[in-house]
Amino acid sequence: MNRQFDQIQMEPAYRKVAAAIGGRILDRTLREGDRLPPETELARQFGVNRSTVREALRELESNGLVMRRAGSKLMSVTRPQHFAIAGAVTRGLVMHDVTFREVWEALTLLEPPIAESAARARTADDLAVITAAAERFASDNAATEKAAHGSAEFFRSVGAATHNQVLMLAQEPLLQLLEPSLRVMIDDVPQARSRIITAQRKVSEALHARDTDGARTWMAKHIRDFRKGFEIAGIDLEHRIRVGES
Amino acid sequence: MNRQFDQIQMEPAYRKVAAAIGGRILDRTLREGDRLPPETELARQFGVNRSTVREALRELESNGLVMRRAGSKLMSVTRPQHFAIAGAVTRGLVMHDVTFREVWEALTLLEPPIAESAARARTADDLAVITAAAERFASDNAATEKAAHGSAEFFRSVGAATHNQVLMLAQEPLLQLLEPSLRVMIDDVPQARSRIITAQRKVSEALHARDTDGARTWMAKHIRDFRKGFEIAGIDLEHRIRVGES
DNA sequence: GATTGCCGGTTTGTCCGACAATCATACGAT
DNA sequence: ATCGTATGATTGTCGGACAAACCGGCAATC
Repeated sequence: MNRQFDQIQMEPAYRKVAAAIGGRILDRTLREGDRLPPETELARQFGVNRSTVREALRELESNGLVMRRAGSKLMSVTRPQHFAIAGAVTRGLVMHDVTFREVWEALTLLEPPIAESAARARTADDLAVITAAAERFASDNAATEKAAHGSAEFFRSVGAATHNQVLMLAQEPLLQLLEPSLRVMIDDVPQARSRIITAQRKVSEALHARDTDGARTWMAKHIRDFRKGFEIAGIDLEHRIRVGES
Repeated sequence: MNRQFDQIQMEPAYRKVAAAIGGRILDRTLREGDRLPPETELARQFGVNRSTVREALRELESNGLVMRRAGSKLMSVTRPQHFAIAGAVTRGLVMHDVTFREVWEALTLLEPPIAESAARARTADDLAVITAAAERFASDNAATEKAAHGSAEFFRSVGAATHNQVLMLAQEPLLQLLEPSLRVMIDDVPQARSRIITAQRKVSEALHARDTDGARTWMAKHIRDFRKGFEIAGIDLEHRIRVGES
């Protein structure tokens, strides 16, 4: 007799409306690209005020289920973009005081198998994208800003080669969290760039040769290098990651 | 001269307000548990109408950055709950027509290293939770509903033992997507339960002994078993996962 | 023929004012 | 000390309003 009654909770109308529309999107009654009726019409159909509909739309919008296509007024149904979803995850992790160590450890676990899987599933097109990303990093000696981004892009291109959306999406928040610390590291550790270039080349070659073992081990080495770089740069691994306003 | 001008984009006021409040939360000016001022006060401070503030609040709310504590009117700042964040990811993946195969493959890559890491990092408390989850699954021969949930709970408890929030959060969407198919599988494959029980026990024992290899390999076996189960149950691995309205 | 200017109808973004229901709190009665 | 009540604050929802932006079509112009 711990608790006799369940807590009774009222759901405000705006959430019911959001759930109703969201449900239709999830079950594909509303398909991607379909345009939602105007707000006044929705208000009429649901029998609520337009303000209520608008609150519901904001909820759907920030869930990425609907968005306004550029230069159009009507909301249209969209599949949430990977980047946006991962952004929410990233925010969540930041709020939970995630540390560099946790991110690095997750990369250690996740990236080598991803590389291995990519070695199996990659197509010629994937390979082109991957090598292009590696070459861009190698040739672009410009701002560290760009270098950090370029490194993350390499991981993304490898992830894409797995043709597995779940993996790509699992990987994305890690990359978003990695980038800021990478900026500091690349700046403070002179040999970082060349080591990254080497690792990227080795991984690319392994993927080219469909060498699963090579891809996995070089990727593992690549990630281990990051840690060394962090230590050399004097970045405290237990430090909480902050976000630098994007 | 591909494009001379960047697209100029207007940001509506409700999004600016949301960004302003959200920024304060992310940079910890507003801490968890802090209560937001009432809507009228926010409207006054930002110089906008209360309706506009409300739309902004809906956005923050569905991002999990603020919520109303039970039986309170004022919004308070919260860290997004893992389950909620993962829910958004799950929705996103469903919208992207993710297949059973992709989920299973991701589990294959992710779970064994998680088990290995758990074998290293687990505390006595973690172990208690894990074995409790395993025992609950073994003794609870009730509805398949519960069994599927119990299996997912086992993975969660192992994930928690890594003490790595990034891993837990990466794992969560997989479990949410796994559950529905697990329900079907456990129903249709008679030997599924006993095989799951065995695998859970073996993994638990390995974690107990801090046997990293054992934990990894048994977890890998556990996941491979799922695939066999799916095949026996005649579940098409390439089938898109749908969500059964929660 | 293609571009430009203009027009009316829609739709959104934002505002204002309003009210019932709920919550917080203090105060007084038992 | 517990309970009921009054009072004020706050939210959820409503109705109505208006400017700005978008859409489609049509006429005028080069």
